Amino acid sequence: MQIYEELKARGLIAQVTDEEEIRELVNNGKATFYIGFDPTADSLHVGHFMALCLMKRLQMAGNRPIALIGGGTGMVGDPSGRTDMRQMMTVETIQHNCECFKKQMERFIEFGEGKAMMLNNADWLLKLNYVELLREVGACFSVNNMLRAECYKQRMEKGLSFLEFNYMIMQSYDFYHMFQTVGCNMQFGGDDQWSNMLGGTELIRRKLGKDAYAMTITLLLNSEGKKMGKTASGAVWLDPNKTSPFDFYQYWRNVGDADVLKCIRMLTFLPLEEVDAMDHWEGSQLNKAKEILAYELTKLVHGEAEAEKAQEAARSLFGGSGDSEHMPTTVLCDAQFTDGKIGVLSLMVACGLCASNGEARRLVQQGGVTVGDRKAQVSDEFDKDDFAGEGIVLRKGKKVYHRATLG
RNA sequence: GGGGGAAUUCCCGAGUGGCCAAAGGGGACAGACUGUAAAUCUGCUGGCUUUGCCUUCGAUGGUUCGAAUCCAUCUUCCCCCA
Repeated sequence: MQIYEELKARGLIAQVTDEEEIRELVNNGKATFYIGFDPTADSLHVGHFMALCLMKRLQMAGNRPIALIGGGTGMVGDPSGRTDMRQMMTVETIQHNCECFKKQMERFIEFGEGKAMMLNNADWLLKLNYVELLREVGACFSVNNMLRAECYKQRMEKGLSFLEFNYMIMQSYDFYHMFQTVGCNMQFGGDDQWSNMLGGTELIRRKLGKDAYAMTITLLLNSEGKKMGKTASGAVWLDPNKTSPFDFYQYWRNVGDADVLKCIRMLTFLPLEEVDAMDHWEGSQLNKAKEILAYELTKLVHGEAEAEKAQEAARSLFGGSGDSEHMPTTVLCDAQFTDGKIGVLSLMVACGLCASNGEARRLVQQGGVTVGDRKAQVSDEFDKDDFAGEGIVLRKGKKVYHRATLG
């Protein structure tokens, strides 16, 4: 099976400008393609991960990837699909985020001579002169068309600033620029980028009379139509300091039944035959599939050793044996004790399991806290001696385990 | 540039002088049921030393015994006209 067919079979392809041409280029390793990453945070997340995987797949098929870091576009902020304006980032933050992105990407993609390229659009966008730019490309954009673009729809109701409105032009300019300087003939991106990407191909056609292509990746949505890779507290990050390998593993271990196979197909590198074999699994058998998904992804992102550790920790925790080895741990200090004792409520707060005493109290009253192997009472107190050795194992709800020891 | 309107807790949104830590919904969290899933039902959702006290209704001042609510100024946003 050739690469284009594989991508299609995995459900990764959402929209393409010209299927025949793209298939031809990609299958024969003739594409030089780019994917842009705006430095909106100091770590990549799952959405970026999909893009990086796509890059890797295409690279393995002989194509040449360009990872474009949006040091310039990040100064503007993409309004696509957003209900309100992004907070403007300082130049320093952007710089810092770019550095972080760079480091993380290097773990997935091989850069260097004859391999993948990494560029930063700050290198050309920041130098642009306003009037010159307007005269160079401004005439090629129809405001009427831009306003009709799907990605601005929500903003037409709530307001769209001129700053953001220019984002499409910046992104189009990137493609136009790299088409000329490094022979980039194709752009990939999330499906929400479609209008921005078309802006680029259109610009190239108008200015240079040449064809360039664009293809979007299906957004990873769960069965409820929400973007995956998000939790209540934010995105699922690739940086182990922001989302621990264990939490990362758990996120995938807990996806809904309806979404497991789709995720395996789209996100892992498991051979399609193997995935197809799982297709008819149902009921609790899907638990096995979830474990595979979680393991494979953790391995890709954090390495095999971490994946093993996370899986082991999860199995022993949920298997009931209560192995405390891999649990997140808080080391308490003397100051946290009063007269050599500490109450459960304070303990919960000290471990970061609750934001306040009140929250802890509520949780305990509702029977949501287990200490060791018994339900906690509000009045429970612990002596320093209780923390000797392995420490005390706290459980919040069914899934959150934490160990407290003495420093 | 002119005119009109809006800002409430994590989000949406009620509240138009005291009965307001503030309805309702969503989300989150917890309990029951389960398969570490989904659905469902229940509880819960500012803080504290919890029959009480403190902080919060865009910001700062003011009126009042008392302000989310009235007044002034400011900030941000939306709509209409140009």
